[in-house]
Amino acid sequence: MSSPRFRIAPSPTGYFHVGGARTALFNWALARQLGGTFVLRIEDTDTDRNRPEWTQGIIDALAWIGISADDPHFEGPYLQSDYTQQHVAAVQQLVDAGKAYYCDMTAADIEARNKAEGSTGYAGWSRDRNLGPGPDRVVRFRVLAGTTIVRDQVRGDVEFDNALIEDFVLLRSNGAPVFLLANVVDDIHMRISHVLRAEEHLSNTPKQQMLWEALGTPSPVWAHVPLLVNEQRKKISKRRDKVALEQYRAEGYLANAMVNYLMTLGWTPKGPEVQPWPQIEGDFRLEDVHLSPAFFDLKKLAAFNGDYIRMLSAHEFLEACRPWLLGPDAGFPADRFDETKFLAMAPHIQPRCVTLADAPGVVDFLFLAEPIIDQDAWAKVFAAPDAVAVLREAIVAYDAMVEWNHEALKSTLEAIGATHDLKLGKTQAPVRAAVSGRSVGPPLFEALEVLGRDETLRRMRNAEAALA
RNA sequence: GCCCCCAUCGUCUAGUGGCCUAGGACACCACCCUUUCAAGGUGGCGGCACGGGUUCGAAUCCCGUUGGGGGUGCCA
Repeated sequence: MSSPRFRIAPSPTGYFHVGGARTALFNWALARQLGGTFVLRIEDTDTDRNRPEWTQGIIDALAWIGISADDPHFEGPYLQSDYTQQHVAAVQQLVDAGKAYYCDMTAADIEARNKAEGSTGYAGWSRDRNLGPGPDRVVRFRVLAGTTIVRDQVRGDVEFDNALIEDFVLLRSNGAPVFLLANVVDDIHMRISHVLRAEEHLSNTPKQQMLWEALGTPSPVWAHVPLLVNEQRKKISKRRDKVALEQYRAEGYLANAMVNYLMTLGWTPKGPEVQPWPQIEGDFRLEDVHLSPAFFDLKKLAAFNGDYIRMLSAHEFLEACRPWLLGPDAGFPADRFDETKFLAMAPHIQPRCVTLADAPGVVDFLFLAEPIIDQDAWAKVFAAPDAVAVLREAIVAYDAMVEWNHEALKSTLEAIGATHDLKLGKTQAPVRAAVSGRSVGPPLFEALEVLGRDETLRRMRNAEAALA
């Protein structure tokens, strides 16, 4: 038996959808695990909506989540529009075999006839009229009586009564094949063995299965995975929801976190849900895929992201954050950024970030020429009875310190606090406000060590002067 | 309307007839730790939609109801 061939068939009509990413990941895991192939086919036949530039966007998005076009399991991308001849030929084959026929009824004709007969839908009215090709004529598939059983690897056998499926259009009156047909013909030509896609396609699967059979090929293994839904329990869509993978990337989500989270939607890893991809790839089984829709929960995604950020080494964290650190929204000039200082602070920054975009804001005061004063925090801190006195004494003591390191900075301030009967929590507040302009931030003494004696004292003296 | 799918804490889920007084994770709350804020630790809150069966025994099997979703195009 030849190796399995999977595929995803996105249309280039916008940014790559997280739901599409999840489906791609499921296919990818199986293709790699089983030594099979993952085919990317761009379904670009809707000329009104598709835009060529989105194709590269899809490839980039896939690469981001680890589905690399350089991997030997990857094949494509193919463009559906390159195969129009084959689609048309397949339709002709069906017409020649009497499995499809021409019909000249327009939507208005159909509506009128239904109105007259009190019926709905299209009841195969042109089946036996033996119409040939001609302007404004479509080709419809002749749906045979009986039942069609879709053997789905996730849902089991699903039975459809053919009588309820009307003779659907294969070729539009303008000569263009419809999605259903093109999709099947391409799958056949690309020797796809497993069609794993979202559940929204389940209802149309009997039509596709009939097409596979009519075209003389046994249908593939079907597998319909549950939909991703929003808080309203409707499938997430571009219109209503934040679905662009690229957007999450731009907001500072880690690819590994996104991948891991996506894999928990519709499937459960063995053991802890935070799992490295190789483990997931090895454990993933179609039989274990769930049946009910999953809510795409931003809060849970954020939790995964925080976990993955904390797992990064300092250097990895720096590299991951670089675009935000040196970008226009960093909050400080790029030329004032100092890698060494950032690296030293990294272990203290990581647990304070949900996304990579949070990083600059945690340490911006280290790279700013002057701290930005949060007036409310400042007022509150220096309203405390001994705050100003502590600041003054700290300036003197810090100026006299021999070794400038966080242990010494801490014990020195602790000693000052003791003379005022203050705990360290209270004692550090004025120093933090003076140096960072805020009342919250990363551990103070570590930050002061990194900031350096001169700059620390300069800021403390400035604050003292401002308070005078 | 018709067809199809689905149904365990707010959410993601474990659970495949007795191990379930239903387990975990996120969120939330409390406490601990503590140098602020986080992170971390401990604990708490909270669920088998409903009604019938089947069975010695049902979250687990069957039927129905209800609820939710998807499909039903000369969109993909």
